[in-house]
Amino acid sequence: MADIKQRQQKHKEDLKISILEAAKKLFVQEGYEATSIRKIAKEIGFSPTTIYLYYKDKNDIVYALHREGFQLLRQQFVALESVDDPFQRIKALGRVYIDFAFRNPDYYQVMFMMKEPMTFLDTHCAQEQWPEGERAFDFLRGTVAQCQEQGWFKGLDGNFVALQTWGAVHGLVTLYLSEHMSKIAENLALDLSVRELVNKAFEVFVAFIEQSKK
Amino acid sequence: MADIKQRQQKHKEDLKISILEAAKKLFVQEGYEATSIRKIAKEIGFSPTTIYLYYKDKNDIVYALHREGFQLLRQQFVALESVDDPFQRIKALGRVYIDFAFRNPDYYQVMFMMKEPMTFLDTHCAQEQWPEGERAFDFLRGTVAQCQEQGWFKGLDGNFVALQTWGAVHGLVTLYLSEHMSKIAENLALDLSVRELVNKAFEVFVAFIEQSKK
DNA sequence: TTTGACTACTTAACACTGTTAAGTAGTTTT
DNA sequence: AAAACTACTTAACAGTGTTAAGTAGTCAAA
Repeated sequence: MADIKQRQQKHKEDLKISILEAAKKLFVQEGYEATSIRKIAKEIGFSPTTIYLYYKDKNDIVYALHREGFQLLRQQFVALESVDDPFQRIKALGRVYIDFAFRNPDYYQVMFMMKEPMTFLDTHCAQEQWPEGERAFDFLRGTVAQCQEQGWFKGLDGNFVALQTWGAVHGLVTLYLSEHMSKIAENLALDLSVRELVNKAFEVFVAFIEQSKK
Repeated sequence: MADIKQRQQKHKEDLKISILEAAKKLFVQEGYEATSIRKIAKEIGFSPTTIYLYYKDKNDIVYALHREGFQLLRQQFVALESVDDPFQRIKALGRVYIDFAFRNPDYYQVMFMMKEPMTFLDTHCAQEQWPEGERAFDFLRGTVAQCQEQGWFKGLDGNFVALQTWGAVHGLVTLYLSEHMSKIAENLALDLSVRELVNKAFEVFVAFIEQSKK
């Protein structure tokens, strides 16, 4: 009796997951704009309205993908925990972050470029939190703090160093994702790919922070 | 004869302008997502299809607003030409840029966060150019070059310094506009407004570049 | 065993969206 | 007067997110 109910519960969970997987597939294949509730429904062989039995609305699905993206990003970050030198780690963190954005542009869009998942958080989740983002940002903040213990970022507030660091890589990445970087690439006429352009700009940032010890 | 034709031409131009003004109004009042062709048409008292006699499609209108935004930004920039010291100018440039984004979030979105006007440029304009953006970027590049003549940014490629500088402010601004900054503000619990947060982070960037002379 | 409730899902519809094809007055040219 | 052109409209297509109402099938109590 309880078994059957549990199995049903499991089936229900299964469908919730397969909705998300269909959404993810369409999302990565055809981008966010082209992914509609009706297409997701067709993908899993159910009617569009069934989606609403498992997710409150489209933003709910987007937020679920947002969380999945952060799980993926965190997987990239764990490898960095083995980097002992915090200054090496902060540089690697930037490289990994940029790499993540280039490899997963769709996830990046949902995670860092869309308002919707953030406002969904505001209206439907308790006490106005953003656990995924805070965790990632705390990792950056912690690394900055460790750098400061070793004499880097002298005379600067670690919180704002972290914020500026995030902003620096985020800025480069979003300029690329919004197609602005390619136009600048043409203008510069340096015969470099956009990826190389981002790398070079990031190297400038690294050069900046490397001077913060002396 | 030619007069009448000219007047008609003028009326036609007038309507094209008033379409854009209606679009701008709705856009600033209710945001990009909420601005539809039908609403623009209602605003000017014409049928929706009339819009298509003056603009190719919605992206055409968005690109027109994109250009208007750059005109507005350039107006902010001209005041900076009186700043003689290039290093003071580059710092002021950052402040003005951030200020522009906070005062005109909707224009900023069209100018720097949307793919559509860029791809419109690609498909409908000749020789893949982006005159507005290039002009603004060249102003930044020129200022960086002048800084280098005075010994700043030693050992760095001016093109990538400019790109990194742009990325740094753009990153902070977009984190704010996508509602991510406010979540971080809560996390930091510093009792600062998002605007102050962005300023503090920008000050860190300024501190970084100030060390590039020695 | 039959009734009633509950579950999981669907159909139909609402109010939108961008966009196009076809049609219609009114003016101008031939 | 007839043909052509201009400026605009109506109607429609194909799509969007979302909701209200309805329908089979399963289960529990009468």
